Amino acid sequence: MKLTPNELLKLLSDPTRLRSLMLLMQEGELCVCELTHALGLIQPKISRHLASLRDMQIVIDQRAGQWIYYRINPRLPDWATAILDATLKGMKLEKQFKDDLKKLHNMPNRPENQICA
Amino acid sequence: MKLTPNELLKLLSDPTRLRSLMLLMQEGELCVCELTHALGLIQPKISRHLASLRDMQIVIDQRAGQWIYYRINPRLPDWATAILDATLKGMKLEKQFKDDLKKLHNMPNRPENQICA
DNA sequence: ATATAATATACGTTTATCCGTATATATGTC
DNA sequence: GACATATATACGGATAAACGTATATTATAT
Repeated sequence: MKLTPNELLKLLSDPTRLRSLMLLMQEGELCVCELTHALGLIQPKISRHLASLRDMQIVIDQRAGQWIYYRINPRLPDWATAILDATLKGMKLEKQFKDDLKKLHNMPNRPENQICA
Repeated sequence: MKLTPNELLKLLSDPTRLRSLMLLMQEGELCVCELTHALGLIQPKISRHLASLRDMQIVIDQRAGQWIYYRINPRLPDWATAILDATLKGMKLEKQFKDDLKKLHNMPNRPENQICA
């Protein structure tokens, strides 16, 4: 199962997937409800896009109780990581990305994510 | 007119645009008939996709007689150049990209492109 | 002026993608 | 077991992207 640049770029071309991935890049690990809150979108939409990212092994998931945490697959090919890094650099200039981050950090009742402890 | 990561990634998500851009990255400057030959696609398809890249200022064009040469816009933001560089690294591993390059170099009656001389 | 070659665009159709709603599954709580 | 919460998936409809064909435009050659 080999990832091609075209496949990765196609996944990055949708704004919901892009914003989700960039938050994961920035924050390391997030559950569906955190992404739903940060992006201000409905849950099935987030889940559907995360599923397509998971199917292509761009992200991996891990259950913790009732929550499912997603993060960037740490075993991506170098060129793919380089694309994601460069994309994050560009996204950091965007108002929407800054707003997404703010909304995430201001989220009430945020499930404390101590998985990696 | 500010380019966003989402806009660039959307343009990169189509295989025809991606292959064309990667050949331009590799070769510097190519006319429509060279791209048409290298990719093995019909001319209106190539022209249409180049037009969308030109509209977003990812590429710039320059007429030379009956030919119109395209190249990557040298004034792209740093993050965009970094995305393109990383993508090229990934594409160099793909058989199709190697084949595209071969077909380009084996093209008969290739218009000699001495614009930059 | 006509003919040929390179490129661009317009038009209608097909195809792919995305969406919201409804529902299913899994976990945790009482 | 009954209920609440988090997440996933199925389905049909809407939207957007890409397509092939036909045609227009621009340059070159005779």
